[in-house]
Parts: sequence; C-alpha cells; structure tokens
Amino acid sequence: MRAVDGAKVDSVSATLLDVDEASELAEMFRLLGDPTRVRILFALLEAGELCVCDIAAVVDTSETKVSQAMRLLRGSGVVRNRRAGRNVFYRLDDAHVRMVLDLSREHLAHGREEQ
Amino acid sequence: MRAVDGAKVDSVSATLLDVDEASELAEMFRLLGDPTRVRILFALLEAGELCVCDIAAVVDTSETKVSQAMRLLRGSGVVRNRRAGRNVFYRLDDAHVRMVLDLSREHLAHGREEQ
DNA sequence: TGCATACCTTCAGATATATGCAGGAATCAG
DNA sequence: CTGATTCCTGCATATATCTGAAGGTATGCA
Repeated sequence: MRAVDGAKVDSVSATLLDVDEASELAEMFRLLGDPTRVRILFALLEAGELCVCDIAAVVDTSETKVSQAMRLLRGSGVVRNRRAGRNVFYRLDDAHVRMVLDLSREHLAHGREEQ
Repeated sequence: MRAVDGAKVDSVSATLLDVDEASELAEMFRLLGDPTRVRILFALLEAGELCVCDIAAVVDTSETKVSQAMRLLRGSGVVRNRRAGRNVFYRLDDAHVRMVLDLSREHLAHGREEQ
C-alpha cells in the first residue's frame, strides 16, 4: 500500500477535483447513461423544443417512459419545460450537457479514427 | 397520441441516432456516472499513467474499489493496462472519453456562465 | 523455499434504478 | 357538465449496481 511514485501521487492529488465536484459531474453523466434518455436529449438538441407526445413519437417509446425520463432530467436542470395548453414542451437547459452531446455527435459522425 | 408538430417529428426522426448508437454512447456515459470512477479517470487524465495502489492513494479509497472500477473500465476499452513486475499501470485508452473529460474540466474551471 | 506485496476475482447483501400499470390532475371541445 | 386528450405520479416488481469480505494468483525478495 506504499506509493510507487510518490511525487506523481502528490502532484495529481493536488490538482484532482474534489469529491463534490466529482459527484456533480457523475450525476450528470449518470443521466446520460441510458439509451432512451440519450435519444431524447439528441432529439431535443436537434429539434430545439418538443412536447412529450412528439418526443415519444420520435424516440418510439411510451409517453409514460418519456414522462419518467423528463422528470429525472427536469429535476437535475438538464431540461426546461413550458406548458402551452394541453402540451408541455421541453428544451435543453444545460450548456455542459449540450456541449457533451455536440462532441459526441461529432465523434459518431467522424467514425473512430483515433489516437 | 397524435403528433403536435408532424413535420418536425419526421425531420428529427430522420436524423436521430439509432438505438445501437445510443446504447453505445449510453454505455460510455454510464461508466462516467460514478464519483469514484470520475475521480480515477481525471487522475489518469492528469497523470498519464498510474498503478492501482497509486490510484487508490490519489483518490483516497480502497484498492478493492479501484480494482473493481478498473475491471469495468478495462472491459469497455476506456483504459488500457500494462504490467510491470508487481504493479499494473493503467492509462486512458479512449479518445472520446478523454475529450469529454477535457471538456468537463474546462467547464468546471470556468465556473458556470452559460447559454 | 518461505514470505510479503500488489492485484484480481468471486460471492452475498444492501441499495438504487427501470419499467409497466393504474389512476389522477389539468386543459379543451361540445 | 361530459368526455377526450395530454401529461404526471404512485406503486409494485424485476433488474442492475455498489460495496466489502474473503480468498486466490503472480511477482519479487531473502
């Protein structure tokens, strides 16, 4: 349990993000860690704004599933909602999530010629 | 269950990533969805390469926990390992993950002046 | 050979998450 | 008001995930 490279351990420890920051980031990534939610978020990234029934149509799933997903995403501030009559419209509301999605879409588009 | 904005539904449906792509992305995000793993990955991003015992020291957790985390990350190709005597050294091995981590670190550094 | 170190794996229990169903609230049309 | 539509919530259960304990393997040293 003795450090192999003590100097490196010290320098990395000094700059490493703390547990709170890590938890906050992890929480955001956790929300992206589900195929349905990923598709919903990409749909919103592309569409700008969609109501629940249209999200369900685009992602091809039940409204209940969409509603549950939106509850999570709303609770964490990833999306914002707006009511218009019987419909509730959602849009992305987190710059970091939007950047990560953009990056991922580019990454998918360019295939995988890395490193 | 009738579409509110049929044209938008059609155009978004046409460009939306498919379930396989979404699952692959979600799987990657899921791995980032844990505070310990986030800290481990940031430590590797900073250090380049670290052995298990030094990771445990930096992240301040048990070797068992690190070992379990590394098994997941290794299995998904996020990290690569190299044995040197008694030590096993890990490094990041996924360009997309590295980009996402870089982006996140910048985002943390700049505080949160969004939109 | 004997022993310590570093790491890995298996297993089991606690906790968390996803999913579908049933029903509720809000809105609107007739 | 009645009924239809849209969305939300609560509940139950199946599934997944995290965590620590215990023990195993491999390496290096004396």
